Amino acid sequence: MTGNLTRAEQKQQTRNNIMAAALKKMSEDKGFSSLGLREVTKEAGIAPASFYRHFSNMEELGLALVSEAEDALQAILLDAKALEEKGEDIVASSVQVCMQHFRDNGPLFRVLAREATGNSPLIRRRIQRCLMNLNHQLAEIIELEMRRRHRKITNPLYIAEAISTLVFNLGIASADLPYAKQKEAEKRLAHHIRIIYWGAEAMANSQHLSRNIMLS
Amino acid sequence: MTGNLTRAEQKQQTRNNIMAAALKKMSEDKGFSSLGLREVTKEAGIAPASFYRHFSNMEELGLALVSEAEDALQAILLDAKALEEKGEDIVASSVQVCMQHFRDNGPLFRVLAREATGNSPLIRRRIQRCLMNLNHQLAEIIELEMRRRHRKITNPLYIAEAISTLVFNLGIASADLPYAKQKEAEKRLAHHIRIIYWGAEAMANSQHLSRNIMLS
DNA sequence: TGTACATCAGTGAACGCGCGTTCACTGATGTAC
DNA sequence: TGTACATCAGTGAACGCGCGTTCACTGATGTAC
Repeated sequence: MTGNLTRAEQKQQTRNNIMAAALKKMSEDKGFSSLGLREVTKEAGIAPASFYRHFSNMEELGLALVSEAEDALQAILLDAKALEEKGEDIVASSVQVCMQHFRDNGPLFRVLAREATGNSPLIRRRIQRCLMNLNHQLAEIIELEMRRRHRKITNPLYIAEAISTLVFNLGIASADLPYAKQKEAEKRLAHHIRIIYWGAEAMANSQHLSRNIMLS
Repeated sequence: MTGNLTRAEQKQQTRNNIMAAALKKMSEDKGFSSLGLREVTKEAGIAPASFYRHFSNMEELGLALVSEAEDALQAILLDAKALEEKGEDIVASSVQVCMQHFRDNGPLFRVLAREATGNSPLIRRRIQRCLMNLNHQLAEIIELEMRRRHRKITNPLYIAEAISTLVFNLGIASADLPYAKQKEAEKRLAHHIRIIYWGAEAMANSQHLSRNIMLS
């Protein structure tokens, strides 16, 4: 072994370099599908042929990037859950935390957003599954929160879908805008979410009401 | 001139063929950025060199496609406006009309959705501008509708943004799913929109209320 | 109407280029004894 | 610890291929008289 790293560790590092290089290139000239193998290996500082020691083709690299993005999404959800347990204006702080994650992992989330409608069916399906899974987790959090506050809302999964779609699309789109625009987008997002909560509650109450009328 | 067409008309037809070929290819293997000039001309049944009689490069073709998609979006808005004037469960029928348009022009709208986060900054900005413009128009429709029903809502532009983001992303994503899934997506979309309306109204009333309390 | 000329959409061959992939190799790292 | 051998991440040269673009051309369409 070397003074510092075992062979396995060195290999892992090169793999990380490749993924980082892909993300960097994508931040520059946008779009995984128009990213070349030679382009990535050049950025990573290795020979084109070396790529095959880590991935058998570009699509596999894409899947690895999506996988990393999934972990980052889970991290956001954990942060949001922690906030939920602490109480205290959950909407505004959740949006803030979320945008912070988008900023920190800008390139990664942009991959996710772009490839959700991208070239590879394999990658597309993987992302869709991941987002659906996220919706279910979010729905659970929302339901718990509502119970804690003794409030009723309609179908939490629908609410989760609406919220995550808005946060995901508007949030990521604004993640590379200047700071002032980002703050403005944060404000709009929080507003959207509040409206959805209000609406879900109002609708639940009205259903409750009309059911009572029908029963009486 | 020929028996049928003038030279200008023939040229226009070839141009249409090129655009149709690009759309067809994109429906097959997805993604404008990974679409080649030779691929398009082959599909259109012309020589590669002929492409340059119509567009100076692929990006210009992309802009032409976006332009066509913008017209299609305007057509949706006109239909929705007509519904608004007729009254009668506007949400469900608007969503239905919208999904019908998405289905009819599937490939076109997929270009719009994909290139909104795509490779060419020129195309991206063009789409963003178009969607923002659409939001303003939608906000105006919403405001008129609310006045007509003597209801108050908060910032109509925010409402429009939330609605159009949801319809655009969820709608287009489901446009190439099997029929049953599409109908299910329609139902969910209508639900989302109704919740947003309820929420916007509830919030407006609460603001009105708290303002009154403050004044008294 | 007929003739001579202009226009220009579409062509086919050729170009240089960078792509993804293969292969036999090198040499540091790791292992067995 | 030292020696002989195995592993395998990374290399550099070569390959065939399809790309975008250029160019001089063709011949039907359009125009002037």
